[in-house]
Amino acid sequence: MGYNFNEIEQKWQQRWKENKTYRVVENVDKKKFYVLNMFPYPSGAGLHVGHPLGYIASDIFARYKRLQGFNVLNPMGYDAYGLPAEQYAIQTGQHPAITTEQNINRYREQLDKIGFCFDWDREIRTCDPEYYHWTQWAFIKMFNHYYDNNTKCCKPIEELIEKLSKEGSAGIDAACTQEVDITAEEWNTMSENEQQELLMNWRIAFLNETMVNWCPQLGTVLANDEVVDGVSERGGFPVVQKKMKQWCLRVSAYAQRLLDGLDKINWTDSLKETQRNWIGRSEGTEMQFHVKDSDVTFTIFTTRADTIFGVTFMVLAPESELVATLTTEEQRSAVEQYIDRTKKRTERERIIDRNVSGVFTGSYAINPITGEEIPVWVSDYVLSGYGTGAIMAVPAHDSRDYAFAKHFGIEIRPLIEGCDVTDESFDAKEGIMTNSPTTAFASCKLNLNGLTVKEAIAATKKYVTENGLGRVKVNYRLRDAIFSRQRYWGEPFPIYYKNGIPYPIPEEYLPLELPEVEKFLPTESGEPPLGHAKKWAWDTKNNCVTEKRNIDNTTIFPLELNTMPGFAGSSAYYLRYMDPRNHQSLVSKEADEYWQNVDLYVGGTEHATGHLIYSRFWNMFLFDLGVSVKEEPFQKLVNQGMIQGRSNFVYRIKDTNKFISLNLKNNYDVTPLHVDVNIVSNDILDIDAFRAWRPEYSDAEFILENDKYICGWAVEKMSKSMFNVVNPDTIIEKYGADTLRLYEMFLGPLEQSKPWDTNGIDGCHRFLRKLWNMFYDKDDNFIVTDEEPTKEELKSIHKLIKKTSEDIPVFSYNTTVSAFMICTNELSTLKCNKRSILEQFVIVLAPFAPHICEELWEALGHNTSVCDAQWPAYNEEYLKEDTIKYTISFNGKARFTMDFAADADREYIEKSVLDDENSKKYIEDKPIKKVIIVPKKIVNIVF
RNA sequence: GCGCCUGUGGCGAAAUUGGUAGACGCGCCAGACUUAGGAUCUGGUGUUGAGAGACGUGUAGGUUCGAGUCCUAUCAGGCGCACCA
Repeated sequence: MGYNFNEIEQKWQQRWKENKTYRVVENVDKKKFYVLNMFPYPSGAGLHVGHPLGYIASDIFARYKRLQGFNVLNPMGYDAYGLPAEQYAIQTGQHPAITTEQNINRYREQLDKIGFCFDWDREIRTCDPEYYHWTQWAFIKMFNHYYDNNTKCCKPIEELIEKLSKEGSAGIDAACTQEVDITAEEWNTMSENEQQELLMNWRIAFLNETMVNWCPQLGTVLANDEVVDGVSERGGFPVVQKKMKQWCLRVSAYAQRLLDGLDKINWTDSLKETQRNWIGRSEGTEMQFHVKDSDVTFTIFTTRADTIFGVTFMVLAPESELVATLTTEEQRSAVEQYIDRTKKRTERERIIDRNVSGVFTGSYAINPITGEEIPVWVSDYVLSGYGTGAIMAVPAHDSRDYAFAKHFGIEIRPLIEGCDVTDESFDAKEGIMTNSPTTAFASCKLNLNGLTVKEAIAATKKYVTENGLGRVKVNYRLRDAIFSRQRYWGEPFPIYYKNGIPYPIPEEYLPLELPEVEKFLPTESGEPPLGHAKKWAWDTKNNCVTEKRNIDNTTIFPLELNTMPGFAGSSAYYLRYMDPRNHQSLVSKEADEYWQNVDLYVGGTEHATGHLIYSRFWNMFLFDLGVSVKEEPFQKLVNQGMIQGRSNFVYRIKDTNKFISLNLKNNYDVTPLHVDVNIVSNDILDIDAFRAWRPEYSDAEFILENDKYICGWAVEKMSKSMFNVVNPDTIIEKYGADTLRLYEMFLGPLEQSKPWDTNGIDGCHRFLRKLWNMFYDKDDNFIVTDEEPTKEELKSIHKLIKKTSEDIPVFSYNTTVSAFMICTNELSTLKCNKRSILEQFVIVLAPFAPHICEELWEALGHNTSVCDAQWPAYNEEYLKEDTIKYTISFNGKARFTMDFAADADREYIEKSVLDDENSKKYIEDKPIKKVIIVPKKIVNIVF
């Protein structure tokens, strides 16, 4: 009979479920530990072998922490809103809720088979009204707050209203869409509508007319991180720029805090770097330029204020509002033509076509320092969304400006000693400044000659600030998140419109549930799918949803038709897990104070600039409100690598139905064909299964080598079309979940991407069988005895305890698995069947292979779960060696070894080595310079 | 272009503050046991050489008694950002 993994695993999964072994409750007497996985989007394809990698890793950690006496929260749920379910609904009419439910059930079934210690009582789904209640609630809070730059904290919008009514915009330093300058009087005389529109300028969740990434095929806008290379991340459809009124979240207000927070958390440097890149802080100077013969001024942003004397033209972004004001009559048609052309191009075309283009506006700006007249151009190499949408161009020291100047024949004026700008610009921020126009312009009192670039920047900044020409400014690349999606399957906005002005529905009437619709497509008039909903109006009198035909715009108003994007539901889910069934609040104060934040977060790098920015922002906002006690939600983050597919090939001889084995194929003209990896084992094809795989292969013939058909292989993405998708269920059936868990960890370092390759799985399975055989003999007799363990046995087990205790905390799981194998080999060589040894082995193995450990734990006579055991401590005494092998080296070259007693002192060792016959051979009569003794390792004699 | 990471046997990979490579597993070779099997067990396995030995961590230098590990340059692969002023 032996190790019957199927029976054992079913038995224990059943018991865990019945006994709620993994239920966790807050307990202030116990230290907490919060482990979290990025929750999955339940796709129709089910799990493949790559998905559980991170779950297994975190499961091991959670179990380890539990054995150490921590109260471990390890929840799981589903990111259930998303495009695939909706696309499927559009095609088939099947309600996304139904397909989502089916997919979730399938996921759950697969997850259960792997034996995770999730507390399923805390399961959440983002599409559950109980859950999105709090997504909507947070949105309303964002709508009702603004970000105060002075206190670096969000404040209720009422405080802003009060300031505006008392002192106007003068006393306000707040994150905003546009700088506004109004007096209290002006504010107070504004109509309600005007005031509401103006407040959008500061709200953290606000409505704004912006250029968005519009994807016509998906019929929705997308966030910047959902667009890759100018096409949609999902589906790969083209994306165009379009101006639309959209809900946005003022993420940019938190840019500096998002940047600073990175220093406080334990993430990999590369991930932090990616986020720093995405936030894109850049320190520079804003300068005002007057337009010649006009009272118009405009502002530019530069990081190279020192190059002010090298400005030979200005450039405006085509989308800039200044273009219209600065364009002269003569240039109007040319400019309009140019802008028209730019508008028509998609983001992708703009990326691909980097030819220099632009047009002169006809206007001149005045250099604020020299008084020089500078032509103002329009070009699409300047972006409207960054800085002020206008630049001062310094062709000598910026490659883009250089290309533009060369193309249009504009002067290039070098400012750094010895730089050569005949073929390219000198972009480096180094060198000594020269060519400051000390005499040419009478008004100029700034002289940068002789300064380094760094000094020159500082000097110019100082000059500009002191003379009121501009100010020092920090810019961020991070843009506000566009928060509207023209889709059905997402959280509805708790917003209704009165006179075209949005108002939140009162918090106590949340959640605003997603209505039923007939069709999931946009309406004929181009409204989002919610336009089809009959019952989609807000009754302000009775505070309830009512039919659209009742809209009277006095007490009953239309509701928002857009829904929230995917990241809405995933931005605060970790808080909800702390207290998932709370009807009064997102999370109770007690639960939040107990669990604090996530101690270990495991997930893929693909969320580096999306989810991980948004949820940090979201959490900081909730922190400001006092809802979350920690500013950073995820203390430690581990990125598991991707598991790639390992495809197998068969080689068909052209125009035949004959297949030739890998190493014989060179003499034939063959076509490699993907073959389902599930009918290949160790690259050997199961010929019968192949014949049965597809009808056209039923009479296939084979040319074998050594009576086997050997397949070729390649590492590719795991996908259905390459027939390399491996379902964990298949592996579990054949080897058991414990083997799968061990093998996934044994595959290599957790963070590294690696191909799935079952060639080594037998080794892991064999290890478990060897372990089993230490407990049971061939006839299934339990052979464990109560004898006292020997010194060697103790040493072996304590070595293992030490290794696991040190390696698990640093996620060095692959070496931990090796340590298990080594220890098993040692113990079985020693024929060890001592209870006290095996008991400790079972405990330290339990996080990796929980099922077999439960079974063996029970066999050892325990009637509690191995989860409630105590992680053993190792004793250094047992690890001590009696004798220690020293390597004897001469001038660094190792020659031979000598054994010494463990407590031998340096003097004795040195003397013994020098007196040794072998040593004398190498030393001969050479004078010895010194003898280096590395404790327990090396004696090196230098001469 | 900028930033980050990685290069070690036939393969996946180990290797404390620099301490004298290749743990563990796969594969391969040999042997044992077998009512032949893709089972189990034992031993071997970096390259080269009969051998002592020599050579070996992408390449070339450097620091050191000693370098996979540190420094400089360079090549290759991967990831992120990318007209960000």
